[in-house]
Amino acid sequence: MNKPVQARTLKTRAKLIDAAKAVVAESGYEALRVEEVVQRAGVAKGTFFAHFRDKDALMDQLLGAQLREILDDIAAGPQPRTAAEMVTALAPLIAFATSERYVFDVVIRHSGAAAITEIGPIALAFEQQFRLSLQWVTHPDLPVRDDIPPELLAEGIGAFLIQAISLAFCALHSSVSVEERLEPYLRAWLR
Amino acid sequence: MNKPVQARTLKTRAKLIDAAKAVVAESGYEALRVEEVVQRAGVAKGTFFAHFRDKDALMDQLLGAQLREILDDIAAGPQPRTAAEMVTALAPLIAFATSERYVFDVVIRHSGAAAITEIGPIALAFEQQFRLSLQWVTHPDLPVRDDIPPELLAEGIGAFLIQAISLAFCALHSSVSVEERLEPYLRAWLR
DNA sequence: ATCTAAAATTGACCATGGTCAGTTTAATAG
DNA sequence: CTATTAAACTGACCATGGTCAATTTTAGAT
Repeated sequence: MNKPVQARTLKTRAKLIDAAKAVVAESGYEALRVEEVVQRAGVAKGTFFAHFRDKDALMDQLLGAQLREILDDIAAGPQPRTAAEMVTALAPLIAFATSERYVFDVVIRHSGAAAITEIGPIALAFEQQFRLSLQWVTHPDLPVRDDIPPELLAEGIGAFLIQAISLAFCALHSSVSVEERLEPYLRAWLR
Repeated sequence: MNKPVQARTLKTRAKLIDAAKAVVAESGYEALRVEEVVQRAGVAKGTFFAHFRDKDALMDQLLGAQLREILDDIAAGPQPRTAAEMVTALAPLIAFATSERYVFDVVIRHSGAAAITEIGPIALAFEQQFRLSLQWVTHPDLPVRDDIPPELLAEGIGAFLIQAISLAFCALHSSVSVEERLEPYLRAWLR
């Protein structure tokens, strides 16, 4: 039933991930080149693609892990009691998602799982974000409208978050910060 | 002040666009190859990139034109009087945006203008969609909440539209159609 | 220890988007 | 008509993601 995975495999995979993280730390996500990663990891190019379906799959791992960390931090923080506090709590997530245009593109591309059997880290992070929003919205300290199911409310928060972030990359709407844009959305949505 | 654009230029550009449209008609957007386009247009590869910054810029033109047509059609239709009617009116837009995963990706990537001086067709289509929503929302036949500015209401419609479409590509949420998902969002948002 | 099959790895090779120095064509001046 | 200059065009070349038949390594059986 289980696949017999060799220790060698895990080691190679770790070398690739470590090399990739080093490249990202030095030059950012967009500048990452597969060739650079495999050279640092000391493996052949083909090995990379034996471990990751494509370059995007590596990005899924890297970005998903980062998102997970950020969300864990947010979840460990206090329960927001207003829309404004919710925006403040989400600030680290917004900062990361807007740090590079490329990051946002990749995140969007992986936000939905392509298939049930292969839910990637980024898709999981979106689920985590949804659950966190759901938790916030059902907490008594945050007064919200009660005429719609909390699940819908939580999904809406996600929709406005994406909207606010994507407008950050738009020259037409760059006069206000993402946070300033998100807050009125959430206030109106949560009523 | 004006740039002296030669008739030859327009002709070459038209040949490229026509060739691209033919390829898309035959095989879809994702299958489009620059090499194929230039061969059909009878020009060299370099010429393509003298006319379009990159392949994405061509896609911006093609998809933007298509979106504009669809939005013009929708605008020519009747004023929706309920959230359900609004979803019905938006159906052609949804159908196009979900026709290919690649289409959605490109549209998202161009949804915001990268710079004030170069607002592409897709960004314009988003503006058009916003204005149409604004028109709908300020029409007396559609009863909506009046505690928030109509501009915010219109932007929210856009946010939920994107959310519903992006969930269409998500295996985790594929049990319901985009329209079925969008309607409760809009009902709740418009109150 | 040796054999064997499966897993892991390799690197030459391919596909495709994108670049640019050099060439051709068109517009304008004299 | 010819010279001059700027615009348009060309295609060889590059950059980079991705493939795959061949090779090496590992785990397990005898």
